[in-house]
Amino acid sequence: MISNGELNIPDIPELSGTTTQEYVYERLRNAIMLGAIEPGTSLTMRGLADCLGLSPTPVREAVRRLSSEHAIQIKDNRRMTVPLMTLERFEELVALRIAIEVHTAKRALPYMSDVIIEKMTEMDERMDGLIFERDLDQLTLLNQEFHRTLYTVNPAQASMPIIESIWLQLGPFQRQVLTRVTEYYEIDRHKEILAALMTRDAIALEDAITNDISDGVLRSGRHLLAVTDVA
Amino acid sequence: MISNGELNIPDIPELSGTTTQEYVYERLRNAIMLGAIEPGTSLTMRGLADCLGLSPTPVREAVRRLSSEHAIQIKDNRRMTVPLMTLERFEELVALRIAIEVHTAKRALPYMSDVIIEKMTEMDERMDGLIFERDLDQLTLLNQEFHRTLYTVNPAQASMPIIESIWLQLGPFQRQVLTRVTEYYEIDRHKEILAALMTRDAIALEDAITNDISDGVLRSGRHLLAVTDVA
DNA sequence: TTTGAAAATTTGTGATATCATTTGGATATT
DNA sequence: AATATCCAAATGATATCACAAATTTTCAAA
Repeated sequence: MISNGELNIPDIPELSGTTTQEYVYERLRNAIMLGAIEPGTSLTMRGLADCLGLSPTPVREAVRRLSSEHAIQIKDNRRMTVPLMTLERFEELVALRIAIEVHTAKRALPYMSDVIIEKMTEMDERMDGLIFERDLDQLTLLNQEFHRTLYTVNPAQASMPIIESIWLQLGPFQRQVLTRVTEYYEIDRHKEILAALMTRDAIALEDAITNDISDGVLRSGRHLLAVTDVA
Repeated sequence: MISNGELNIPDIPELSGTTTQEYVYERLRNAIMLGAIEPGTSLTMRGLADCLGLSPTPVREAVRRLSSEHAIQIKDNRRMTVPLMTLERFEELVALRIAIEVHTAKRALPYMSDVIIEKMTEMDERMDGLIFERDLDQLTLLNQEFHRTLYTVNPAQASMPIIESIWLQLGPFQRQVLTRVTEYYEIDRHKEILAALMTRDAIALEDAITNDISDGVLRSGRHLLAVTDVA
């Protein structure tokens, strides 16, 4: 009798010491980010609850949080979906990503240390390996980790949650791009970012971040959206 | 037996056709934004539910959403509060506000029309009246309406929810500033914003927005935080 | 008066029950 | 065959219930 029979939500390690609601939130968030829930699919509270083997209560709270972050769209009445991407929304989100991430990177620069640069360099090398193996899930997560490490060296920073929220909105679509476009990670802008960090060069950092985001998603995303109307 | 006996949450018109959860969300949000809930006060789910005459369920969902937006802080165990402001967090939030609002204003500029400018001019005049009457609540709301009108002329814009979230985080503290600082709205930067819009001058708009936010909160906020440690 | 431990109360969380609304399909009508 | 209508099943929303964890209160000992 379960309606969402074909729904496949990847399991994640159950974080001990937290609530069920938190676990559902993380798991759904992960599923959306990695594109495991096809945008446009109808979701129901009870369907999700059945699918996860839980009561509707914690599911409802998690879904509400995700809809607050625009990761799930609650239609006029009843039904919910992961929102489809449009060309206009895509352009806005990417431009916003650039604006906020450049701003945050610049504010992080004074707190940058050689230890952190070393850590980020290691991540970049690990990513080269993942590109070779074409492990898209791990690549996405490590790419985020790379950026997150940079932005959070500023201990008072307040923009990380906002950046995460934009990543989440771009996530499902970006995943569709990744699976369709092969030459995606050809140009490695992370090396440019690292170089700018080493020389503590704010202007170069701004360019590197902008290029990283533009080359990474923007071009391929535009192309995909130009061909298929919505994706 | 009600614990939060002294809690005073201003009523708002009950939006018909929506859920109880949505009503609680809007009402708590409004209370936080207008500083009706003193930052640092302990809140409980059941206390709020009793206070509003509702069951804990819809209150829980509303509070969860607000905590997702960092308007309510859920402590390690049990208790919740509206977070206190620190100088560092304040500087970060204001800088972020400037970055995002300047970005959004620039993206709105191509969609600007004389009709909208006329509407914003009217708002500005109404604000002059409110300054004279010292009606801080209405002034805050109308000031937000003024900015919101500007940013949302871009129909595809994706940053408004983020801006609202930052306003919400600054709201309780800004209210404390307003009640302590008298000469607050002395310099009217809105006229500058309107002038920049009329001439479609992106550079002037950037300056005007930056000055509006800086003069508005930044200076007074810094002063208050420099005197009292936390507020 | 201060301190500390145990009991009593309060609280957060999640499951269940209930009710109005909506959906989806079966049947009837054109 | 296409369309309209009605009814059963499913769904969302909220209140209530149950339980464990944590807090507060009580009260005796120092």
